Amino acid sequence: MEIPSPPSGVRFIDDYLVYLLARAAHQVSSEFHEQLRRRGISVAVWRVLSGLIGSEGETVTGLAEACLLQQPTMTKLLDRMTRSGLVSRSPDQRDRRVVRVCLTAAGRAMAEDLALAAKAHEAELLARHPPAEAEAIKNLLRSILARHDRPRRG
Amino acid sequence: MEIPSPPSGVRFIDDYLVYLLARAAHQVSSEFHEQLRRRGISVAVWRVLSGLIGSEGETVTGLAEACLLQQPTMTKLLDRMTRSGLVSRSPDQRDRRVVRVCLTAAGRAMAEDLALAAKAHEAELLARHPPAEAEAIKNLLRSILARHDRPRRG
DNA sequence: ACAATTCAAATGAAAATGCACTTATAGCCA
DNA sequence: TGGCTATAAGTGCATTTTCATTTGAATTGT
Repeated sequence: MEIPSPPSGVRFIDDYLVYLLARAAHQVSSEFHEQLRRRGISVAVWRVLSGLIGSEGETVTGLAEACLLQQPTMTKLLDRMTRSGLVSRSPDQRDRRVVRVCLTAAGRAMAEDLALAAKAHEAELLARHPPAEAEAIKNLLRSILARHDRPRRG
Repeated sequence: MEIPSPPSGVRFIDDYLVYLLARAAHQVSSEFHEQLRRRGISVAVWRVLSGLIGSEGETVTGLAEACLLQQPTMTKLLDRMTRSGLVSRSPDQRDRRVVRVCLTAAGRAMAEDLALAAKAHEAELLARHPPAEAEAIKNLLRSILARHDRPRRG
């Protein structure tokens, strides 16, 4: 049976910027996240892997920030990823409070493999837009990020 | 002590559309989510409340989709929100598989109160951009949403 | 009318997350 | 130097989410 939508015109959320952004992010990533799910890799693990590509060693807090997770969540995620051999932790030379997180060889292999798939997916996404718009999208997002980059730990 | 960033130029993630969108969504919503946290309201609860504004009754699956949650997550969230008196469930007249979810009076009061705060926050956000860009943002997001609206349950 | 299929919602056990707090180290400055 | 504050990471428990499955109802095809 057809389930009718409510009679009202526009829902609150359909004209609400924060929601439009969240929805766009969710929708745009859903196809790639589906690929991850098929491979048995969680979004959080993929974010850590991708955040470590090309890095000599990130801090736990820095990774948490980059991956949009809280620090204790990251600590526990890194515990699991260490157990499964994707990353390694080592003490920072200069500051003994700091832990440096790196990809292992296996982690790098997985990260680079997934990054290829991610870039291929991105190309597909952008191909669905007229070239001028595709160009504009990333620039606009970078503008948003720059303008709303709020002071650390508000 | 200053923690130096890695020597490399641009991180993979900083030129990856899906990440830019996720980060923008996260960053833009963080201030409002902070307001929610102060009031002891979770993001998920706010999403359900805002999704029900002006509605005669949404389905559980429809709400889950609108709130970017999975259906079992929504069922349990609605259990809690029902217990705390924010929403009510009632059987659909035409299709007995379907449950219609509505705001209670208390839920509507909270939803409308928060929606005011959300719109005020949105106005602040948009004020940080030049008017032409502010105008462009929502349109671009709607364009993205329209182009990547994928077939239900792929 | 009836089996087979599809669909909506709920359930249960396992895993992940959030929050407040602890521990250890570093920076500051009198 | 000694003590105060700030910062990085880890911990424990309660809460929430996920995944796979179940239940009940509607639709489809014969």
